[in-house]
Amino acid sequence: MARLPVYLRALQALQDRGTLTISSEALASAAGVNSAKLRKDLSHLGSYGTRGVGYEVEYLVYQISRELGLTQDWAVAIVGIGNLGRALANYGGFGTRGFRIAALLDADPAMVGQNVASLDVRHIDSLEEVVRTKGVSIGVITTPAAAAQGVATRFVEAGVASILNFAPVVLNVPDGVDVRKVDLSIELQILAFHAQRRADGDGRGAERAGLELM
Amino acid sequence: MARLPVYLRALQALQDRGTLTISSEALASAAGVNSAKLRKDLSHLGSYGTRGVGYEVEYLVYQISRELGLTQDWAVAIVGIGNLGRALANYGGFGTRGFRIAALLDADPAMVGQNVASLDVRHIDSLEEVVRTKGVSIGVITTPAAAAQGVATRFVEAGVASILNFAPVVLNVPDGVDVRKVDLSIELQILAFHAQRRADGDGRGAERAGLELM
DNA sequence: ACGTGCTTGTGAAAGTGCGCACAAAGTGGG
DNA sequence: CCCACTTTGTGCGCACTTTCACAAGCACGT
Repeated sequence: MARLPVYLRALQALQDRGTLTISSEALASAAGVNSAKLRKDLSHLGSYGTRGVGYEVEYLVYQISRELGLTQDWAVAIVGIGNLGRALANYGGFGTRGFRIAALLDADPAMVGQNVASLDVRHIDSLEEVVRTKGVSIGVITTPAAAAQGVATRFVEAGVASILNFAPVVLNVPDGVDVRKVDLSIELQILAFHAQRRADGDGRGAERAGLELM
Repeated sequence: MARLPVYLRALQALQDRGTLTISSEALASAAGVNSAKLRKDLSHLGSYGTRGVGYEVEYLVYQISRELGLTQDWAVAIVGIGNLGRALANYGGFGTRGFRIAALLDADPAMVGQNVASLDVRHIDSLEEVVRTKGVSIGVITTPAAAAQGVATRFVEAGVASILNFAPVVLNVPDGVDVRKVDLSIELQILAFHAQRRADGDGRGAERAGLELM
């Protein structure tokens, strides 16, 4: 399920606060979901809560981490060391959660050899070698749109079956390869869409309010 | 619909290539969706295709832009000028799509006054004033998790009803306020989850293959 | 030992989204 | 003018998700 990471984060926050046990109701509210949904999700992964009490926070953290595969560590390669690539490389939140930035790659010769986040940027041509020697299993693409498909194909051919794509294009990959897309412009556009609907709705709302008075 | 921005991008790429008209089948494949779904989405916004021909690219671009509210421009404020905030401020892709970065805010006095992406970073205390004077209607939060809720509340009280949150917390906001969340760790965790299932599945797949032979 | 009060786990209902498949509609050739 | 071909718009069934509601189970006080 795509909701497990959200639960995990809420649980870790609770753990930091010293909470030992939590009810589905409270956890659901912290994670922003319905409590029945949360219980079904947890029961689905064979979890054990205690009726009348709730779930033991520590045990649940461990179970979810295991289910998500966070007990092993994953080597990540970032291709495209522009603003966003650099920001990701410097973001500390990954290391503590089982993800290790193993390599930074870029096509620009001027960028190659620079030291970013304690790693030397290497040239894109060594992608295959880096994937092999560092055991990379997750690829992150932060290149311009035009370069993204080529990088994705090389990742796939090198054996990387999990790709996180920040470039604004739809990647074409074979079955069995998992691509997730994060597109900042699209997020803003969706917000704008709802904002406009809200604005339109206000107008219509006033009319409706008027009608309701009759 | 959350898919309109994807269609729009595919259409703009087609427009750049000089394509005048396109069938639902071709556009659907470019956007990575089913053609019936695409037609239903487009018909839902009252769009006009021509049977036997397809859709006129330019007209469709205009219609979708209008529906998304991209014909007006939206002032965006970014709070939290760390790695990610800086990367977003410097990302050029927004301006061309109706979004204008109107202000950068940070709580760190050492950061205030610095020039980032041709804007002076201002102190978070002037949030309300900035929202008012610059007409900010979309807020972007790239602060640490602990600060995010406070910033969100101030945005809402200042009248900003659209928030894009990069901090790894669930924001609590009143009804009517629209929050979208982008969480990079969660994306990686979901990839890891599928990668692990793939790995487990390979093992089980072999066993199943064995059973199927009996 | 027993009843009371919570909380989990889950069956069943309601809701949502997706995609097939086909009728309606337009184009172009003869 | 008519016919064959292409492509849109959409009714319908299917599968999946979400939510409600409640029985089963556990802890704790008496």
